[in-house]
Amino acid sequence: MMKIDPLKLRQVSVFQNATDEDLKLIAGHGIERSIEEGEFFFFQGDPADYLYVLISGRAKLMQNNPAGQQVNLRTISEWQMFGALGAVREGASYPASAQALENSTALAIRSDYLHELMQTRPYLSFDLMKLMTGYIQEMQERYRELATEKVERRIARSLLRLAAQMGTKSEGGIELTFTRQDLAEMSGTTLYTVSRILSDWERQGLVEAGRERVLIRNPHGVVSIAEELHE
Amino acid sequence: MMKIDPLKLRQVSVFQNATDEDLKLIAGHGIERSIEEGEFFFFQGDPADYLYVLISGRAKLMQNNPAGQQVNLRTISEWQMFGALGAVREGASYPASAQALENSTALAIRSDYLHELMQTRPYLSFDLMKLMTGYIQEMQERYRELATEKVERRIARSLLRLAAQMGTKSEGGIELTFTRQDLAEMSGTTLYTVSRILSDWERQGLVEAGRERVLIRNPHGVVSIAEELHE
DNA sequence: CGAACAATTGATCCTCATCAAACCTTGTGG
DNA sequence: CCACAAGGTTTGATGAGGATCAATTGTTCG
Repeated sequence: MMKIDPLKLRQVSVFQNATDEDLKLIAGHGIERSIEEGEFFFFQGDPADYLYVLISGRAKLMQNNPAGQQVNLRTISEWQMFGALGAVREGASYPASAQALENSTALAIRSDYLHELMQTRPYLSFDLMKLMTGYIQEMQERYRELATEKVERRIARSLLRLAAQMGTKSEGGIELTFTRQDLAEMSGTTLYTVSRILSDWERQGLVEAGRERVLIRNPHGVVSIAEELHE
Repeated sequence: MMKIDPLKLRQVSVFQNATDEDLKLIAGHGIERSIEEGEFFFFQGDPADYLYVLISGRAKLMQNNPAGQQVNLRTISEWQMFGALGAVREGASYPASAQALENSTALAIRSDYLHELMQTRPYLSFDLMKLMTGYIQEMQERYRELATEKVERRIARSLLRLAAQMGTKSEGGIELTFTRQDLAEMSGTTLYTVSRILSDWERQGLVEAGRERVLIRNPHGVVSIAEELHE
């Protein structure tokens, strides 16, 4: 196990204002955990004793209902923090599960340790709060979308959110990697509907679809589906 | 305009750990705003210069999409804080609108003033964070519900949430006050569907419905609709 | 009493979920 | 290197769950 460079933690939005010493402290107290594709960092309902910073790989946060159906809350890419709720509410349990989408490594930090740090470092609470307000806003928006918009538009939005978060620009467009099922869980629909709509878009030349892969050929066109009042 | 008793602010969850002096400071810097039923404290998109504490009345936080359809994010009752986002992100605008459901009074506090207070009073950031994690969890749950559960169950949940938040116990059950439209916006459906389902429940003796009013006769029965795997 | 607003109920339609079957792609092991 | 297995994807057929529209019936209040 190779220790990560503490200063790299500055890329984590919550740590952007931390001193070098703090970063070293945090890195020093962290434990690296590597897991394979498909495995879980934690499950919904587990006691939230650790929070994580993804160092390499990709993961998703998801929630499932009693019947087992699931929804994707967000996708986690490198240097993003997840599972931070425990640092604020002691004794809480994770409200969602975190599953690796590829072989991944994360730095696990004890929730109570960060909790303790926050007592004397106001900037930490503050930056964590900024992150949280962002999540609240995003969830509120997605909630509204789900309640009021039709599927096609929701899929377009999910696609754009993904593109902004983890798309890689190649010639020809923006490249994304995920299954129809993933996209369905992000948009609150089924993989069948996603497949049909992507096929549609492909016929219109908006995207190019493949196995676990979508190339957005015409981002502007997708945006217009996502935003337009559209008749 | 009568000034409120500063010590009453202790009922606000974010202020629960504040000193008496702090409460006086906060109350002293606040402005009381009274508005009538149907009016707005603020609109989605306005600059978030103030945060509010509802002193009397009832209000709702709602968001609307470009086409004008709206969803209810939450209902606000006395001594709850709302519009607090601006204290964290400077220059932000409200992501939702706040409308009074009855004639209401709120204490308006400048966002940057609370922002300043938080710099030197860690407990404030901390308690605000607790509030936020609560919202995040609630929104995540509601999002999942909307994505995976059927209408009837969602309506049952909304009803129970309302009951917990603002129901008044009377003999015969729990009394609630709102329109079908309100409940529809809370559950992500239409007033027609809410009406039909309430009628159903009334036939089964679960509730008693009236104009802008529902009496939950058999809370347990409603819970079983909300929770049960139900065939 | 009448106007305004809330609620009910029926009829109809449309969007999507669901089910089923076949197809494609990728990786594995003989 | 081919064959096969496993998992992802596509597409069609069908149907259910609600949205929408329209008309009527309460209810409240000035």
